[in-house]
Amino acid sequence: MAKTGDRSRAVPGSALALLHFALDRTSPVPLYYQLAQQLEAAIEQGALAPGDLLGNEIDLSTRLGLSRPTVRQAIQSLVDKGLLVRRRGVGTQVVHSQVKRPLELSSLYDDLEAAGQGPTTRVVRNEHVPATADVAAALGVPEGGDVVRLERLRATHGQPVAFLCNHLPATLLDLDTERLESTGLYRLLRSAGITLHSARQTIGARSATAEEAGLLAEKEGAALLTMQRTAYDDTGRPVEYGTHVYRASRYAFDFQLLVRS
Amino acid sequence: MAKTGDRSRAVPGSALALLHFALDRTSPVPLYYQLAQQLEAAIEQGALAPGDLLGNEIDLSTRLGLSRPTVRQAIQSLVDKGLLVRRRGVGTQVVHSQVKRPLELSSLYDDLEAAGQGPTTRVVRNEHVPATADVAAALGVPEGGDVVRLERLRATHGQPVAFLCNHLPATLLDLDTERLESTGLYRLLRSAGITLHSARQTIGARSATAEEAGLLAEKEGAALLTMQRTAYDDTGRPVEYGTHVYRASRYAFDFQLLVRS
DNA sequence: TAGTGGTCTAGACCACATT
DNA sequence: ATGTGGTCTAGACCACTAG
Repeated sequence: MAKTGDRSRAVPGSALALLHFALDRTSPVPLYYQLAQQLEAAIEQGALAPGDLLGNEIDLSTRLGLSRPTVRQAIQSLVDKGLLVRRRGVGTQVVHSQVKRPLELSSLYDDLEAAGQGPTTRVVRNEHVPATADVAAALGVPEGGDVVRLERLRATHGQPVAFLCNHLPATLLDLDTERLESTGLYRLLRSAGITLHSARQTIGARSATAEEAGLLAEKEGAALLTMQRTAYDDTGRPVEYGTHVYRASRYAFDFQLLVRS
Repeated sequence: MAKTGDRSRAVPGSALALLHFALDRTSPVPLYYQLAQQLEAAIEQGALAPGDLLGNEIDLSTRLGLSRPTVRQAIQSLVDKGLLVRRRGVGTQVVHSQVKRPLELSSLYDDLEAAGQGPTTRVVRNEHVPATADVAAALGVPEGGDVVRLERLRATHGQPVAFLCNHLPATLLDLDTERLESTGLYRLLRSAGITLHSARQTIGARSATAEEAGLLAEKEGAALLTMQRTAYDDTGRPVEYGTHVYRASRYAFDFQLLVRS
C-alpha cells in the first residue's frame, strides 16, 4: 500500500533494491550465471531472508541492464536448485527453509571423502578379469569380455568403514594402484576426462558373512549397508559398476531429493 | 560426406526428418512441452535410437514453425531428464544408454506403491502428541508443541515390509485413518493441496530389536534398513518427518541420480 | 484492475568442434 | 572454413493472483 510503510514487515520488492550486483560483460562467464551466483551468495549470507520477494523481473532486468530472458535464466537456475520459488501473480521469493544447502545431490563422489578427516584406502585387488554375467550386463560388454576388477578397503580414523568392489571396462583407462590409494575412483575418472552424468543405485542391507565380518572388524551377523551402482558418462555409456558394503555402525547415506514437476 | 551415402550408417540429422510432430497452438499446453513430450515418446518407442543426432536447432525450428528458443526449451527439458546430450560443434543426440528411464527420482512417493501388487496398510496410531526434541527440530515447531504422530505397518502379499512412523504439524491437515489405510500419506498430502518439493533423507541399517522383530516377522538381530526423512513443500516449510524401518530381506531403495553440472 | 510470472518470437553474435 | 550449440536482446501477448 503505502510506499513508506511499517518497517516491521518487509516492503515487498525492496529486499533486492539495496543489493548491488557486479556484472562483468568482458568475462567469459555467462551473465545469467554471474547473476545466479551473486543471488545465491546473497541468500546464503542472509542478505536475502527466507520469504523475501525479489521484485518483478522487468524492473530487475532494467536495473541490471540485462534483458528479461537473461534474468529469468538466472532465477530459473536457482529455482531448480530449490533456493527460490516463483508464483504467478505473486512474485519470486526466497524459499522458506532452514535447509539452505544441506547436501549436494552428490553421493556420486566418494561420500567418505567429505565425511570427516581424510579416509585411507587400501587396494586389495586391481586386475583384469573376464566379465561375469552380472558385470557384463551392467557394463554392456560381452560376457567373458575383459574388464578391470578393483577391490578396496576404506577406513577413517583407523577403523574400516567399507569394502568396495568395482568393475570398469578394460579399455577405459589405466588404474594406477598408487593413485587409487591417495584419491577416490571418481576423481581419477574425472581427471582422465570422463565426466559422470548419471547413476542407478540400489541400497539395501544384510547380515555380515564371516568373511565380511573379518574385513570390516564387525561380528558375524552384524547389520551391513549394501549399495550397487552403475554409473554412466555424459553420453550414457556405462563406465563403472560397483558393489559396496558399508559398516552400518559407522556409515549412512545422507542426501537431498528435489521433486521435479 | 556424400549426401546420398551408405545407409548402413545413419545419415546425421536424418533421424528426425522422417518424424511428424503435431503441435496444437490452440491447446493450453505450452508448445515447448508438447514438443518435449513427443520427442520423449519417439525416444522411448525407439523411433529415435541411442546415438541418433537430432539435427540442428535452426532447421528444426523452421521445420516445426517454432522459434529457436522454444525448440531449445523443449530440448533442454529432455537434457535435464538425461535423455539427450548436447555437444557444441557436434549436435544434440539421443543418450547412449540402456537405462532410458529406469526409475523416477521419486522415492518421495511411497515406493511400495509401485513395487508390485497393491500394498496394505494398517494404522497403528494416529493421534496428537507433544513434539519431542528431534521432531520439533525437524518440523520447526517449539518443543512440546502439538504434532500428529502416525504409526503404520505396511505389507505386501500378506507379509509385513515396513514400519512407518511419521510426524506432521498438527495444523497441516486432518488425517483420516480410513483413507490412510487405502492410500499413501503423500497422496493424501497432495490431494490436500500440499505439493512436496524436496526432502532430506538418511538411509542406514541396524539389527532388529525384539519389538521390531515381532512387528516385522523377523528374528531378533536381523538386518533392517532404516530411513529418516524430512519433507518440505514448495515454500520450503517442513511438512513431514518420518522414521521408517524396512525388512532388508524384502525391500531395497532403488533410484537414479543425475549429476548437475 | 493492476501486477506478476509463463510463454513465444525473430533476430544477433560468440565459442567451440569438426573438416 | 563451416556448422553446431551457448548466450543475449527487445520486444509481445497471455494466464493467473491479488486487492
